[in-house]
Amino acid sequence: MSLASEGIVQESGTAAGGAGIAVRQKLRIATVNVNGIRAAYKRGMEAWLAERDVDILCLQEVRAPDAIVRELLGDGWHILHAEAEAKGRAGVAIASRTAPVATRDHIGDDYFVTSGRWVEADFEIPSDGGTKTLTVVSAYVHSGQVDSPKQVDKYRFLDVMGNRLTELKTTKDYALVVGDLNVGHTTLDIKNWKGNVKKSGFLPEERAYFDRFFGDEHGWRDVHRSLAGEVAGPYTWWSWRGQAFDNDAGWRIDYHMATPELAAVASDAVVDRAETYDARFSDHAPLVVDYRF
Amino acid sequence: MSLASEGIVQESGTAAGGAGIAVRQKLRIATVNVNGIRAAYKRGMEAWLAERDVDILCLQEVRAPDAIVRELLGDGWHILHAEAEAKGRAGVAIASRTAPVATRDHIGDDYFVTSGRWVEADFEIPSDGGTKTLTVVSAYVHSGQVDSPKQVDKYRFLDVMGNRLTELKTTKDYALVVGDLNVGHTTLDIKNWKGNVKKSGFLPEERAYFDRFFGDEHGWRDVHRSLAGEVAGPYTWWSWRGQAFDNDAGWRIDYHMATPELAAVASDAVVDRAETYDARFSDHAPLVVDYRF
DNA sequence: CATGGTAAG
DNA sequence: CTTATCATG
Repeated sequence: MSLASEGIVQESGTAAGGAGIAVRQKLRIATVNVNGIRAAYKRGMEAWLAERDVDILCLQEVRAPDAIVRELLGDGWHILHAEAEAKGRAGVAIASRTAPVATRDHIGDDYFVTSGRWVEADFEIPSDGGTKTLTVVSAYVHSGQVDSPKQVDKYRFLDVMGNRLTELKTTKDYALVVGDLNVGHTTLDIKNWKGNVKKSGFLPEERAYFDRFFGDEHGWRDVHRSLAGEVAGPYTWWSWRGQAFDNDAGWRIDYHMATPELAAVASDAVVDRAETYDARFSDHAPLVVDYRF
Repeated sequence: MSLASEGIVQESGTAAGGAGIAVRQKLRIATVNVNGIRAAYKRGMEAWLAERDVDILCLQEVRAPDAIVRELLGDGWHILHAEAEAKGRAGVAIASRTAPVATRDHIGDDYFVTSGRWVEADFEIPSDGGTKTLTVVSAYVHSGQVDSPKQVDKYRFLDVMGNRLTELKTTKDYALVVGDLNVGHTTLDIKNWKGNVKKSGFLPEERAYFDRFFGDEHGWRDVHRSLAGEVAGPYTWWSWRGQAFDNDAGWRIDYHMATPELAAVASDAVVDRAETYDARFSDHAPLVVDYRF
């Protein structure tokens, strides 16, 4: 079934909102690195989700078998879950209130097939009487470590991701890549950026990928930055260590990357920093954006 | 320094207790498998120890590096600690208020040298103007599993232990072997013994070792059983699973094994089943006995 | 400083 | 069902 047929919220263009005069429909898309969905549920993720009325939920670091993910999320979701081959590691998912019309569970030809770091789901969006395709990706880039094989894998993944970004942008009506990309793009994205210029996550070579992704070469849009403006933060990840969270000594490494046509209909980007919710259920905060078609 | 010179509790034989007329001294010896001393301290072991006024504390399954054991127990103890070679595994210790005059950290020639399952400490006991030697052993027998190499190791350990029991009994004035011996001797020692006759811990072949240890062949005494009488229990271990503790579905696998001369001065054997204390800090309960010289 | 898997109990 | 360690984040 398509989004159009399964009850996407219809908003009216006027106050009265007469029946059938639907003008725009809102699609709320959230991404969050849950750092183990079992731990996240123990810490109150369910309450957050119940309150937030999300249409498409993108998860990273699920770190649980598929059966457990389905049991925890409960009924009412179409769940696409790419587990990592290594048990308890990585794992990305897209849970949607309506069924995707197509799905893909990896990028690249071979190396990243079982890494649990990339899933794609295509949704049908009603448009002027017809439909358009929205591709949503839940991505989890390697965390990296300077002078280690992890860093080599990270660059290799970013290379393959760049290729896929080009394909998505040229073949899909709307495309959105969300997730934990494990790189801060600019000095606005890390509270203590000066102390991290030689650390994986803020290396010049890593940041250059994002210059290309968000620059003329690829032409994607950084939705959260566009809506938040050129200010420091808001961050999406804080170390568990010390008082990083209380001091807001964070990193913005979770993104909504949208093609321009999609970015144009984005609004209300919010980092759910768990002050309005009961608990901090992960070291990452959810990043929630509404798209109106 | 010997016990005699470091302030063992002197008890008087009469109500008045005139100075210098010390008749008997009490030595309180406790054994407990702590199942990780760090976890035990988090669960309230310190409160138990503070309340119990123990002179010699024998520990099994310490499962922590020596520095941590010393930090947790704090000042005022002489600590003898045999770590296992494998980190976080086994480990036995004897903590005493007075210093031992000699110590040994294993049994056998080679195989069990780094297993962290046997420590011996010799203490001097004043006796008729002179001194006698009390050897205290903290022992941790393998837990075993039928048809596995663990069971082979368990029998091998019990064999070597039997040899050492003979040596101790013939060479020491008083000898006491305490600890988690991981075998229930008789049907009184396991609540559900019928369901466990084929399980490691209550195998006929294992029980036969204890028939010999406590029979004419070795001639040791089961202090706790002697004082408790021929009744079911009291048990010293309960599985964490289910309601085993609440239902008192336990095993008596922790012992005070004493040479006859020592057993003759034993009194007040108590299993600290954690109803009188704040918390159950281990799956084993401490077994505390007073010896009066 | 947290996650889950693991071996061991 | 709990322990500590491990690799990973």
